[in-house]
Amino acid sequence: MSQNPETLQPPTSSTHPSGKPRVRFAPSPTGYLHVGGARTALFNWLFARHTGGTFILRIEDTDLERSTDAMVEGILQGMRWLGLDWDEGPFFQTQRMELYRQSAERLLKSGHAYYCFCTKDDLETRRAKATAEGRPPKYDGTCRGLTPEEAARRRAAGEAAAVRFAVPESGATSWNDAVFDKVEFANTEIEDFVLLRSDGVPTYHLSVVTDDIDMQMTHVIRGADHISNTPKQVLLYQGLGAAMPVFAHVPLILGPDKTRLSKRHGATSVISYREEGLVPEAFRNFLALLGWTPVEGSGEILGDQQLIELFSLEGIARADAVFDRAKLDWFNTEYIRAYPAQKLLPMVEEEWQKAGLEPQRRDPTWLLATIDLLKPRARSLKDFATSFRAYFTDQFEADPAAVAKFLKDDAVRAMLVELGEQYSRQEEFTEAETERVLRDFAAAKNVKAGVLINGARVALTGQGVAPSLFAVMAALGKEKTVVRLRAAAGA
RNA sequence: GGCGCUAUCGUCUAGGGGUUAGGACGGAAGAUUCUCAAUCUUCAAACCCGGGUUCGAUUCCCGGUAGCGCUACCA
Repeated sequence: MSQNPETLQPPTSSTHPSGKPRVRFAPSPTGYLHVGGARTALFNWLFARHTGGTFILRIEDTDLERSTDAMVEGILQGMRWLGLDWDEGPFFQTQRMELYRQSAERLLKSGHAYYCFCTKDDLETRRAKATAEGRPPKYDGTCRGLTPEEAARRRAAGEAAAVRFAVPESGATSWNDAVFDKVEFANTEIEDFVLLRSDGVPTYHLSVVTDDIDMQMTHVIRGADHISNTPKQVLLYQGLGAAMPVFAHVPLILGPDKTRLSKRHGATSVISYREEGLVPEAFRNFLALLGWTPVEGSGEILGDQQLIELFSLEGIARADAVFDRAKLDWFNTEYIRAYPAQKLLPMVEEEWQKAGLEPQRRDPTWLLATIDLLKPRARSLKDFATSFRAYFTDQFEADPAAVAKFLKDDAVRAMLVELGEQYSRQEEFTEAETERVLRDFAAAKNVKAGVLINGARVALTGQGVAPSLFAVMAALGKEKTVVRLRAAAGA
């Protein structure tokens, strides 16, 4: 009682006997992998990869009602898309139930826990009463004073009992957080939380701590929403006589309205970003910089290797961060632009496949060159199957706005048809030649070359925005150029 | 309500007892005239408030305010 709380703190084990850290990502399959979870996973992964440690995936499915196999699959899918490969697991808590019961047993034996016979209804009415009377709604300790004999008798009589942790009635519980420094809670603020439900299923705190001990975690990197849970878990480490890991709580990700990111804010599932044509590495880069800054300033475009190299817990911020979609899109354009066509090709092909687009030319040299031509203007991988369609297939529709802007004039359309005829007689179809022909033609017709160029761009690509027209012609080739120019008559 | 955490441009952030408070995204303006979602140039934009400590606080301390988190036999 009179002891300094500090001395009650179990020793911290920031290194495994192997000398290498062990960290985990432990999602609950009650929903898809969301942005916040993904960032937590990313930080753990970066930390493990930076330190040469081990990254473990553990599925916390002890909420039998809400956990589903579909969500497990969804989470795994999200992890794979993000490229966050794990070294051990996935472990499922539902397959480790015996272990949790054993630690509950130990806690019971050592007097750190007791049986509680209060029913859910009892608790609810008492909680409601307490709240109404302005008292804190924590467990009132009804069963805490029961003698072991009494408890045993009632259990033998068939009464259902949960197991609760007996929180010290005085003192304080604290830990040194790697992000928030020292955090301390008065023990009187912590209620006697449930370890084992009356049906024998463990609750979160018991299973987490038991697993983290059993799996020899050295660092627990998780969302700051767990800060208030941590004293309970510290108490559990003490009760179990185990060394504590280093806790690192990461600030939360907020929506643009500064409330916790949720479905209300649109896409929160990681997988929806794949569907939107995001490059995984761009997404990682963006996520990594939400709440973390490299200690050595080094720009913001940080690929996986640089992220791994630079990552450290010291750079984690304490304030919550707002998810900024515009910046995410910027990262995406930067990555698409910087990637060699060779690297982009499989991703682009995936988009084609999803869009049911069958490219009409398949020779790799041409494909690669065309991707290189287009990628500086791409914002999303999706663009290759949408606004860039016309480069790869004849099945495309012109953007009405572009037509209205550049192709509405009958005279221009007639001239484009005529120009097409000229090109059809053209032997040499290079960028320089096609440009010379167009400019000569414009001069002969006494119109500005730009008018023809803009019109031709829409006729050829269906878009008002495209690379240099003559590069487009070269990519399309003479035949398609001529056909589409002739078709301008009916545009 | 209680407890905990946090507070620098709109957003992500750097910085730190004396600075023109830096960068990035986004925004605005201009250049380019072969379009722009490309490129280049330029601009606007912040230390939550009040006390205290100090020669001097955006920085350190205290209080307030605000936001967020937790407050389950959810995780």
